[in-house]
Amino acid sequence: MARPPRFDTSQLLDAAVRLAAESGPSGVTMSAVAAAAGAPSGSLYHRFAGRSALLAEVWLRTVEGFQEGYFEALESSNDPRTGGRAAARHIVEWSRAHPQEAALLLYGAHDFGRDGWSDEHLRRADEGNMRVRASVAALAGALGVHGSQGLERVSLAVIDLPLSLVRRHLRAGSTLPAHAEDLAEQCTDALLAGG
Amino acid sequence: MARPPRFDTSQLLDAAVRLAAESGPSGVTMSAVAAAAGAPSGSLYHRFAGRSALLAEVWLRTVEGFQEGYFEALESSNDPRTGGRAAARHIVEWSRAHPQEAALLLYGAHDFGRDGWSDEHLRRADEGNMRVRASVAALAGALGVHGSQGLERVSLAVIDLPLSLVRRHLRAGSTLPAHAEDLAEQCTDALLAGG
DNA sequence: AATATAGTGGAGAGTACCCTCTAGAACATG
DNA sequence: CATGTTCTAGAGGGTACTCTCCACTATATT
Repeated sequence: MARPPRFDTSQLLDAAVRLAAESGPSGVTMSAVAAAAGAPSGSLYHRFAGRSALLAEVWLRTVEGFQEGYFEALESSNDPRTGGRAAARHIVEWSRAHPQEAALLLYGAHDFGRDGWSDEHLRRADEGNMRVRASVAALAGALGVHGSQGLERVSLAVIDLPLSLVRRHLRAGSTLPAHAEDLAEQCTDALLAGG
Repeated sequence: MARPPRFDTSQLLDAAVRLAAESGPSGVTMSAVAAAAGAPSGSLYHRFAGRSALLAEVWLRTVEGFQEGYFEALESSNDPRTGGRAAARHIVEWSRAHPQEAALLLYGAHDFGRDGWSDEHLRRADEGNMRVRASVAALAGALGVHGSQGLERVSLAVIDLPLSLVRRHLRAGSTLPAHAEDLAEQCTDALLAGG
Protein backbone atom coordinates (compact mmCIF):
# COMPACT_ATOMS: atom_id res chain seq x y z
CA MET A 1 0.00 0.00 0.00
CA ALA A 2 3.01 2.25 -0.19
CA ARG A 3 6.13 3.11 -2.05
CA PRO A 4 9.18 1.11 -0.89
CA PRO A 5 11.84 3.22 0.77
CA ARG A 6 15.10 3.85 -1.07
CA PHE A 7 16.83 4.99 2.10
CA ASP A 8 15.93 3.19 5.26
CA THR A 9 16.67 4.34 8.77
CA SER A 10 19.66 2.14 9.48
CA GLN A 11 21.32 3.16 6.24
CA LEU A 12 21.07 6.82 7.18
CA LEU A 13 22.30 6.11 10.69
CA ASP A 14 25.28 4.28 9.24
CA ALA A 15 26.23 7.40 7.35
CA ALA A 16 25.81 9.44 10.51
CA VAL A 17 28.08 7.08 12.42
CA ARG A 18 30.78 7.47 9.80
CA LEU A 19 30.59 11.24 10.02
CA ALA A 20 30.56 11.28 13.80
CA ALA A 21 33.59 9.03 13.96
CA GLU A 22 35.45 11.30 11.62
CA SER A 23 34.51 14.75 12.83
CA GLY A 24 32.68 14.31 16.10
CA PRO A 25 29.03 15.03 16.78
CA SER A 26 29.29 18.51 15.29
CA GLY A 27 30.14 16.91 11.95
CA VAL A 28 26.78 15.21 11.91
CA THR A 29 24.81 17.87 10.10
CA MET A 30 21.64 17.03 8.23
CA SER A 31 23.17 18.03 4.94
CA ALA A 32 26.34 16.06 5.57
CA VAL A 33 24.37 12.91 6.39
CA ALA A 34 22.21 13.41 3.34
CA ALA A 35 25.25 13.85 1.12
CA ALA A 36 27.04 10.87 2.67
CA ALA A 37 24.03 8.63 2.10
CA GLY A 38 23.29 10.06 -1.34
CA ALA A 39 19.82 11.02 -0.18
CA PRO A 40 17.95 14.30 -0.46
CA SER A 41 17.35 16.23 2.73
CA GLY A 42 13.63 15.60 2.48
CA SER A 43 14.15 11.89 3.04
CA LEU A 44 16.08 12.65 6.20
CA TYR A 45 13.30 14.71 7.64
CA HIS A 46 10.87 12.03 6.67
CA ARG A 47 12.61 9.60 9.08
CA PHE A 48 13.74 11.91 11.84
CA ALA A 49 11.84 14.72 13.47
CA GLY A 50 14.94 16.89 13.28
CA ARG A 51 18.61 16.97 13.98
CA SER A 52 18.20 16.28 17.72
CA ALA A 53 16.21 13.16 16.94
CA LEU A 54 18.83 11.96 14.47
CA LEU A 55 21.64 12.52 16.97
CA ALA A 56 19.67 10.74 19.66
CA GLU A 57 19.04 7.75 17.42
CA VAL A 58 22.67 7.51 16.39
CA TRP A 59 23.80 7.63 19.96
CA LEU A 60 21.20 5.24 21.32
CA ARG A 61 21.58 2.68 18.57
CA THR A 62 25.32 2.64 19.16
CA VAL A 63 25.14 2.44 22.93
CA GLU A 64 22.45 -0.22 22.88
CA GLY A 65 24.39 -2.22 20.32
CA PHE A 66 27.40 -2.14 22.56
CA GLN A 67 25.53 -2.95 25.74
CA GLU A 68 23.91 -5.99 24.22
CA GLY A 69 27.10 -8.02 24.37
CA TYR A 70 28.47 -6.19 27.34
CA PHE A 71 25.90 -7.44 29.79
CA GLU A 72 26.30 -10.92 28.47
CA ALA A 73 30.02 -10.78 29.14
CA LEU A 74 29.65 -9.21 32.55
CA GLU A 75 27.23 -11.87 33.71
CA SER A 76 28.88 -14.73 31.86
CA SER A 77 30.36 -16.34 34.92
CA ASN A 78 29.52 -17.12 38.51
CA ASP A 79 32.93 -15.88 39.51
CA PRO A 80 32.79 -12.07 39.59
CA ARG A 81 36.48 -11.69 38.79
CA THR A 82 36.02 -13.77 35.67
CA GLY A 83 32.95 -11.77 34.69
CA GLY A 84 34.85 -8.53 35.15
CA ARG A 85 37.68 -9.74 32.96
CA ALA A 86 35.26 -10.85 30.29
CA ALA A 87 33.59 -7.44 30.36
CA ALA A 88 36.93 -5.69 29.90
CA ARG A 89 37.82 -7.98 27.05
CA HIS A 90 34.45 -7.42 25.43
CA ILE A 91 34.89 -3.66 25.39
CA VAL A 92 38.16 -3.99 23.53
CA GLU A 93 36.93 -6.68 21.17
CA TRP A 94 33.79 -4.79 20.32
CA SER A 95 35.79 -1.63 19.70
CA ARG A 96 38.14 -3.50 17.44
CA ALA A 97 35.22 -4.90 15.47
CA HIS A 98 33.37 -1.56 15.36
CA PRO A 99 35.99 1.17 15.39
CA GLN A 100 33.66 3.89 14.16
CA GLU A 101 30.96 3.17 16.69
CA ALA A 102 33.63 2.92 19.36
CA ALA A 103 34.71 6.44 18.46
CA LEU A 104 31.14 7.53 19.20
CA LEU A 105 31.14 5.79 22.55
CA LEU A 106 34.04 7.96 23.67
CA TYR A 107 31.82 10.99 23.60
CA GLY A 108 28.95 11.48 26.01
CA ALA A 109 25.21 11.77 25.49
CA HIS A 110 25.59 15.46 26.22
CA ASP A 111 27.76 15.88 23.13
CA PHE A 112 24.97 14.36 21.10
CA GLY A 113 22.56 17.01 22.21
CA ARG A 114 20.95 15.17 25.08
CA ASP A 115 19.49 18.43 26.37
CA GLY A 116 17.24 18.60 23.33
CA TRP A 117 16.09 14.98 23.23
CA SER A 118 12.50 13.86 23.36
CA ASP A 119 11.11 12.16 26.44
CA GLU A 120 11.14 8.82 24.69
CA HIS A 121 14.81 9.13 23.80
CA LEU A 122 15.64 10.23 27.32
CA ARG A 123 13.79 7.21 28.64
CA ARG A 124 15.76 4.85 26.44
CA ALA A 125 19.01 6.43 27.59
CA ASP A 126 18.03 6.17 31.22
CA GLU A 127 17.02 2.56 30.84
CA GLY A 128 20.48 1.63 29.56
CA ASN A 129 22.19 3.60 32.29
CA MET A 130 20.12 1.99 35.00
CA ARG A 131 20.83 -1.45 33.67
CA VAL A 132 24.55 -0.78 33.67
CA ARG A 133 24.43 0.54 37.18
CA ALA A 134 22.46 -2.45 38.38
CA SER A 135 24.78 -4.90 36.68
CA VAL A 136 27.92 -3.32 38.07
CA ALA A 137 26.37 -3.10 41.52
CA ALA A 138 25.61 -6.81 41.37
CA LEU A 139 29.21 -7.51 40.46
CA ALA A 140 30.43 -5.38 43.33
CA GLY A 141 28.15 -7.25 45.68
CA ALA A 142 29.46 -10.59 44.49
CA LEU A 143 32.98 -9.34 45.06
CA GLY A 144 32.10 -8.38 48.60
CA VAL A 145 32.81 -4.73 47.87
CA HIS A 146 30.69 -2.15 49.65
CA GLY A 147 30.27 1.60 49.83
CA SER A 148 30.26 4.24 47.14
CA GLN A 149 34.02 4.26 46.87
CA GLY A 150 34.10 0.52 46.31
CA LEU A 151 31.35 0.68 43.72
CA GLU A 152 33.22 3.42 41.96
CA ARG A 153 36.38 1.39 41.88
CA VAL A 154 34.54 -1.53 40.32
CA SER A 155 32.99 0.80 37.76
CA LEU A 156 36.40 2.13 36.87
CA ALA A 157 37.71 -1.40 36.53
CA VAL A 158 35.02 -2.86 34.28
CA ILE A 159 33.96 0.23 32.30
CA ASP A 160 36.18 3.26 32.33
CA LEU A 161 39.58 1.64 32.32
CA PRO A 162 38.97 -0.53 29.23
CA LEU A 163 37.36 2.44 27.51
CA SER A 164 40.42 4.53 28.30
CA LEU A 165 42.59 1.98 26.63
CA VAL A 166 40.45 2.21 23.52
CA ARG A 167 40.37 6.00 23.70
CA ARG A 168 44.14 6.20 23.89
CA HIS A 169 44.53 4.47 20.55
CA LEU A 170 41.55 5.91 18.70
CA ARG A 171 42.58 9.43 19.69
CA ALA A 172 46.03 8.78 18.31
CA GLY A 173 44.44 7.70 15.07
CA SER A 174 45.92 4.23 15.27
CA THR A 175 44.18 0.90 15.50
CA LEU A 176 44.19 -1.26 18.61
CA PRO A 177 47.36 -3.34 19.02
CA ALA A 178 47.15 -7.11 19.19
CA HIS A 179 47.75 -7.28 22.91
CA ALA A 180 45.04 -4.77 23.82
CA GLU A 181 42.53 -7.38 24.97
CA ASP A 182 45.07 -9.04 27.25
CA LEU A 183 46.21 -5.75 28.66
CA ALA A 184 42.68 -4.63 29.42
CA GLU A 185 41.93 -7.92 31.12
CA GLN A 186 45.06 -7.73 33.27
CA CYS A 187 44.49 -4.14 34.30
CA THR A 188 40.86 -4.75 35.17
CA ASP A 189 41.84 -7.75 37.20
CA ALA A 190 44.48 -5.77 39.06
CA LEU A 191 41.84 -3.23 40.07
CA LEU A 192 39.32 -5.85 41.09
CA ALA A 193 41.92 -7.72 43.13
CA GLY A 194 42.98 -5.09 45.62
CA GLY A 195 39.45 -4.10 46.70
CA MET B 1 52.49 54.60 22.37
CA ALA B 2 49.21 52.88 22.07
CA ARG B 3 45.74 52.60 23.41
CA PRO B 4 45.51 50.22 26.39
CA PRO B 5 43.48 47.10 25.71
CA ARG B 6 40.08 46.78 27.31
CA PHE B 7 39.96 43.06 26.59
CA ASP B 8 43.20 41.17 26.91
CA THR B 9 43.91 37.72 25.59
CA SER B 10 43.54 35.78 28.83
CA GLN B 11 40.21 37.42 29.56
CA LEU B 12 38.86 36.30 26.20
CA LEU B 13 40.26 32.82 26.70
CA ASP B 14 38.58 32.63 30.08
CA ALA B 15 35.26 33.26 28.43
CA ALA B 16 36.05 30.61 25.84
CA VAL B 17 36.87 28.09 28.57
CA ARG B 18 33.53 28.75 30.23
CA LEU B 19 31.70 28.17 26.98
CA ALA B 20 33.67 25.04 26.12
CA ALA B 21 33.03 23.57 29.54
CA GLU B 22 29.34 24.18 29.17
CA SER B 23 28.66 23.22 25.56
CA GLY B 24 31.80 21.58 24.26
CA PRO B 25 34.13 22.90 21.59
CA SER B 26 31.27 23.54 19.20
CA GLY B 27 29.86 26.04 21.67
CA VAL B 28 32.98 28.15 21.32
CA THR B 29 31.84 30.37 18.48
CA MET B 30 33.39 33.75 17.89
CA SER B 31 30.12 35.52 18.57
CA ALA B 32 29.48 33.52 21.73
CA VAL B 33 32.93 34.35 23.10
CA ALA B 34 32.48 37.99 22.20
CA ALA B 35 29.11 38.09 23.91
CA ALA B 36 30.39 36.24 26.99
CA ALA B 37 33.28 38.66 27.36
CA GLY B 38 31.20 41.69 26.53
CA ALA B 39 33.52 42.49 23.65
CA PRO B 40 32.78 43.32 20.03
CA SER B 41 33.77 40.77 17.43
CA GLY B 42 36.39 43.12 16.06
CA SER B 43 38.41 42.84 19.25
CA LEU B 44 38.35 39.07 18.99
CA TYR B 45 39.78 39.10 15.50
CA HIS B 46 42.37 41.60 16.65
CA ARG B 47 43.83 38.98 19.03
CA PHE B 48 43.23 35.77 17.14
CA ALA B 49 43.74 35.08 13.49
CA GLY B 50 40.43 33.26 13.38
CA ARG B 51 38.36 30.65 15.12
CA SER B 52 40.97 27.91 14.67
CA ALA B 53 43.58 30.06 16.37
CA LEU B 54 41.26 30.81 19.24
CA LEU B 55 40.42 27.14 19.73
CA ALA B 56 44.10 26.23 19.59
CA GLU B 57 44.98 28.83 22.20
CA VAL B 58 42.21 27.73 24.53
CA TRP B 59 43.27 24.13 24.26
CA LEU B 60 46.99 24.74 24.57
CA ARG B 61 46.73 27.16 27.46
CA THR B 62 44.62 24.63 29.34
CA VAL B 63 46.82 21.64 28.60
CA GLU B 64 50.01 23.52 29.38
CA GLY B 65 48.53 24.84 32.59
CA PHE B 66 47.67 21.32 33.63
CA GLN B 67 51.00 19.83 32.63
CA GLU B 68 52.95 22.39 34.62
CA GLY B 69 52.08 20.81 37.94
CA TYR B 70 51.72 17.34 36.52
CA PHE B 71 55.37 16.89 35.67
CA GLU B 72 56.33 18.23 39.04
CA ALA B 73 54.16 15.62 40.73
CA LEU B 74 55.33 12.79 38.51
CA GLU B 75 58.97 13.52 39.19
CA SER B 76 58.52 14.52 42.81
CA SER B 77 60.05 11.41 44.27
CA ASN B 78 62.90 9.02 43.69
CA ASP B 79 60.52 6.15 44.23
CA PRO B 80 58.55 5.66 41.04
CA ARG B 81 55.52 4.24 42.81
CA THR B 82 55.35 7.35 44.96
CA GLY B 83 55.73 9.57 41.92
CA GLY B 84 52.94 7.73 40.12
CA ARG B 85 50.64 8.12 43.06
CA ALA B 86 51.43 11.82 43.29
CA ALA B 87 50.65 12.20 39.60
CA ALA B 88 47.29 10.52 39.98
CA ARG B 89 46.49 12.68 42.95
CA HIS B 90 47.51 15.79 41.08
CA ILE B 91 45.14 15.08 38.22
CA VAL B 92 42.22 14.87 40.60
CA GLU B 93 43.27 17.85 42.70
CA TRP B 94 43.83 20.01 39.66
CA SER B 95 40.46 19.01 38.23
CA ARG B 96 38.78 19.84 41.50
CA ALA B 97 40.41 23.24 41.53
CA HIS B 98 39.74 23.91 37.84
CA PRO B 99 36.54 22.08 36.94
CA GLN B 100 35.91 24.03 33.75
CA GLU B 101 39.39 23.50 32.39
CA ALA B 102 39.18 19.86 33.42
CA ALA B 103 36.07 19.55 31.29
CA LEU B 104 38.18 20.75 28.37
CA LEU B 105 40.88 18.22 29.06
CA LEU B 106 38.38 15.41 28.58
CA TYR B 107 38.13 16.28 24.92
CA GLY B 108 40.98 15.82 22.49
CA ALA B 109 42.98 18.26 20.41
CA HIS B 110 41.07 16.93 17.42
CA ASP B 111 37.82 18.23 18.86
CA PHE B 112 39.41 21.65 19.09
CA GLY B 113 40.09 21.70 15.40
CA ARG B 114 43.63 20.45 15.45
CA ASP B 115 43.46 19.75 11.73
CA GLY B 116 43.26 23.46 11.06
CA TRP B 117 45.94 24.66 13.46
CA SER B 118 48.98 26.68 12.46
CA ASP B 119 52.43 25.11 12.48
CA GLU B 120 53.33 26.99 15.62
CA HIS B 121 50.31 25.67 17.46
CA LEU B 122 51.00 22.16 16.26
CA ARG B 123 54.57 22.48 17.49
CA ARG B 124 53.43 23.55 20.94
CA ALA B 125 51.04 20.61 21.09
CA ASP B 126 53.74 18.19 20.01
CA GLU B 127 56.17 19.55 22.55
CA GLY B 128 53.76 18.83 25.38
CA ASN B 129 52.99 15.37 24.10
CA MET B 130 56.66 14.49 23.75
CA ARG B 131 57.38 15.66 27.24
CA VAL B 132 54.59 13.54 28.64
CA ARG B 133 55.79 10.51 26.73
CA ALA B 134 59.35 11.01 27.93
CA SER B 135 58.31 11.48 31.52
CA VAL B 136 56.11 8.41 31.58
CA ALA B 137 58.83 6.38 29.86
CA ALA B 138 61.28 7.43 32.54
CA LEU B 139 58.85 6.30 35.20
CA ALA B 140 58.37 2.97 33.47
CA GLY B 141 62.13 2.54 33.31
CA ALA B 142 62.50 3.24 37.03
CA LEU B 143 59.80 0.68 37.69
CA GLY B 144 61.68 -1.89 35.69
CA VAL B 145 58.86 -2.16 33.21
CA HIS B 146 59.75 -2.83 29.60
CA GLY B 147 58.04 -3.27 26.25
CA SER B 148 55.21 -1.38 24.64
CA GLN B 149 52.60 -3.22 26.66
CA GLY B 150 54.30 -2.31 29.90
CA LEU B 151 54.65 1.31 28.88
CA GLU B 152 51.01 1.38 27.99
CA ARG B 153 50.03 -0.03 31.32
CA VAL B 154 52.01 2.67 33.10
CA SER B 155 50.40 5.33 30.91
CA LEU B 156 46.99 4.00 31.80
CA ALA B 157 47.90 4.05 35.46
CA VAL B 158 49.26 7.58 35.73
CA ILE B 159 47.23 9.37 33.04
CA ASP B 160 44.12 7.70 31.71
CA LEU B 161 42.81 6.08 34.83
CA PRO B 162 42.78 9.26 36.95
CA LEU B 163 41.30 11.16 34.04
CA SER B 164 38.57 8.56 33.75
CA LEU B 165 37.69 9.08 37.34
CA VAL B 166 37.31 12.78 36.69
CA ARG B 167 35.36 12.17 33.49
CA ARG B 168 32.91 9.89 35.26
CA HIS B 169 31.88 12.69 37.60
CA LEU B 170 32.04 15.65 35.27
CA ARG B 171 29.94 13.79 32.68
CA ALA B 172 27.34 13.12 35.33
CA GLY B 173 27.30 16.82 36.09
CA SER B 174 28.33 16.30 39.68
CA THR B 175 31.42 17.53 41.48
CA LEU B 176 34.23 15.26 42.58
CA PRO B 177 33.52 13.46 45.86
CA ALA B 178 35.81 13.94 48.82
CA HIS B 179 37.47 10.56 48.48
CA ALA B 180 38.33 10.97 44.79
CA GLU B 181 42.00 11.74 45.38
CA ASP B 182 42.44 8.69 47.59
CA LEU B 183 40.61 6.45 45.18
CA ALA B 184 42.72 7.62 42.25
CA GLU B 185 45.89 7.06 44.20
CA GLN B 186 44.86 3.54 45.22
CA CYS B 187 43.81 2.53 41.74
CA THR B 188 46.98 3.89 40.15
CA ASP B 189 49.05 2.08 42.72
CA ALA B 190 47.22 -1.17 42.07
CA LEU B 191 48.06 -0.89 38.39
CA LEU B 192 51.68 0.00 39.00
CA ALA B 193 52.07 -2.84 41.45
CA GLY B 194 51.29 -5.85 39.31
CA GLY B 195 53.58 -4.94 36.44
C1' DA C 1 50.25 70.04 20.59
C1' DA C 2 51.22 66.68 16.87
C1' DT C 3 51.72 62.13 15.52
C1' DA C 4 52.06 57.20 15.43
C1' DT C 5 50.30 53.03 17.31
C1' DA C 6 47.29 49.66 19.24
C1' DG C 7 42.75 48.93 20.08
C1' DT C 8 37.47 49.45 20.03
C1' DG C 9 33.02 49.24 17.91
C1' DG C 10 29.95 47.52 14.85
C1' DA C 11 27.90 47.15 10.17
C1' DG C 12 27.58 43.89 6.59
C1' DA C 13 28.91 40.33 3.04
C1' DG C 14 29.35 35.60 2.42
C1' DT C 15 28.37 30.96 3.81
C1' DA C 16 26.60 26.85 5.92
C1' DC C 17 23.02 24.80 7.90
C1' DC C 18 18.22 23.58 9.65
C1' DC C 19 13.94 22.91 8.39
C1' DT C 20 9.52 23.54 5.64
C1' DC C 21 6.89 22.82 1.85
C1' DT C 22 5.12 21.27 -2.49
C1' DA C 23 5.12 18.21 -6.52
C1' DG C 24 5.22 14.03 -7.96
C1' DA C 25 6.96 8.94 -8.11
C1' DA C 26 6.40 4.08 -6.71
C1' DC C 27 3.81 0.65 -4.94
C1' DA C 28 -0.30 -2.14 -2.69
C1' DT C 29 -4.97 -2.94 -2.77
C1' DG C 30 -9.92 -2.90 -4.34
C1' DC D 1 -7.42 0.76 -13.78
C1' DA D 2 -8.38 3.79 -9.88
C1' DT D 3 -7.16 5.06 -5.33
C1' DG D 4 -4.70 5.74 -1.18
C1' DT D 5 -0.33 5.77 1.09
C1' DT D 6 4.46 6.16 1.72
C1' DC D 7 8.33 8.00 0.15
C1' DT D 8 11.61 10.76 -2.94
C1' DA D 9 13.21 15.06 -4.67
C1' DG D 10 14.88 19.42 -4.15
C1' DA D 11 13.89 24.45 -4.08
C1' DG D 12 13.86 28.13 -0.80
C1' DG D 13 13.22 30.86 3.67
C1' DG D 14 15.13 31.89 7.92
C1' DT D 15 18.97 31.91 11.00
C1' DA D 16 23.47 31.72 13.02
C1' DC D 17 28.14 32.14 12.38
C1' DT D 18 32.74 33.59 10.43
C1' DC D 19 35.31 37.02 8.86
C1' DT D 20 36.36 41.68 6.62
C1' DC D 21 36.49 46.32 6.76
C1' DC D 22 36.54 51.02 8.16
C1' DA D 23 35.67 54.87 11.19
C1' DC D 24 36.78 56.18 15.53
C1' DT D 25 39.29 56.30 20.27
C1' DA D 26 42.76 56.32 23.75
C1' DT D 27 47.43 56.43 24.96
C1' DA D 28 52.77 57.15 24.54
C1' DT D 29 56.30 59.58 22.48
C1' DT D 30 58.36 63.57 20.38
